[in-house]
Amino acid sequence: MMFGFNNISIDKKSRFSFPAKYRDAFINSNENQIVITKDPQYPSLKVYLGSEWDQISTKLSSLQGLDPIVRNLQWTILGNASVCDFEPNGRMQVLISADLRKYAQIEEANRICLIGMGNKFEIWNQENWEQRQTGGSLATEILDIVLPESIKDMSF
Amino acid sequence: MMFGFNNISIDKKSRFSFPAKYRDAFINSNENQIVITKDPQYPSLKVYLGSEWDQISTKLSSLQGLDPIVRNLQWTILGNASVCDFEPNGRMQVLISADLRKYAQIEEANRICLIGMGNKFEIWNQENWEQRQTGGSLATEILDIVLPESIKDMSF
DNA sequence: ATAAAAAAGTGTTATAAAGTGCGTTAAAAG
DNA sequence: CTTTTAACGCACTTTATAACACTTTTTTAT
Repeated sequence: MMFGFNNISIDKKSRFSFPAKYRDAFINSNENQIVITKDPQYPSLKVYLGSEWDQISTKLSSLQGLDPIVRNLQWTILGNASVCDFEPNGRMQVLISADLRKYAQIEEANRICLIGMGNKFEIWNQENWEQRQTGGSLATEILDIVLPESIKDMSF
Repeated sequence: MMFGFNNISIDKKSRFSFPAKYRDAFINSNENQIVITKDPQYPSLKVYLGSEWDQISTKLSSLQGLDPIVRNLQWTILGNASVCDFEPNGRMQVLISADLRKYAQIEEANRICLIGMGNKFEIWNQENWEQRQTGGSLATEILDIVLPESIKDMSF
């Protein structure tokens, strides 16, 4: 399990490295792939371990796509996923694609916030993160809507 | 169970040591990890034993993150957790990260208050602690909100 | 369509900063 | 007075990041 806040750099080619403190967790969970995709609620990104992603994506893609909320989630989460292979023993370095950078508003930035949430990470533009944490509101509060039963028991 | 008030020092590298009186308790509970994270209500820190943390974090991360209140708690508690391994037989020394120090307003301080609350500890800036105890009010009263059912039965 | 140029992506190295370990001194407790 | 505990200081190790060189892909111009 991987927790905690990290303010880390992105290099000129839009790569970041996972902090070394997570290395053991990656090695133990035997992962050699991670998946980055859009967060459906806020201008930020979600980072899943390969195995976690397999579960979530399998579940999500099996849901009834005629429900507009479900379909939106499918578009957002599945349709923007970027699969990167990385070596837990190496530099644990990952590239963030241009689309995802744009979505999370980290195009120009040379620093991002990488937040360990246990089984996944979030990536935020620093200003957005700080505003969120100090209670200020960002533009997008997409999902203050009634969730369909099918996804009530899922956590992304 | 670990109780009581301690005023202890932080060294230049931001480390503190647990008072020796807690050594037996740590040894008996067989812990080799502790977790420090933000308190969601006040500018202070919570310190959990590894086993305690496993329970709390597992429960909290399983909750529906599309609920904004839940997600806020997940951010605060999971997203700021710093996992430290320590040896109950050794110096029982732990590093407090820069972010957490800032949050608890103990950046400059070379002393902190470590308060044993049974199964967890709290860490406070001394002035804040004294004000709290003498009934004065601090700036941040974050959580006077209606809690979702899912977290009503949790205690952090 | 092809070649040249630009952009994007990959990998390596060097260096400053952050973190760790441990011995010594100072203070407190028995 | 002896023993234990807390605090300090220093040396060593690890980590993060910027700089650089090189490869691949995409774009542009002829």
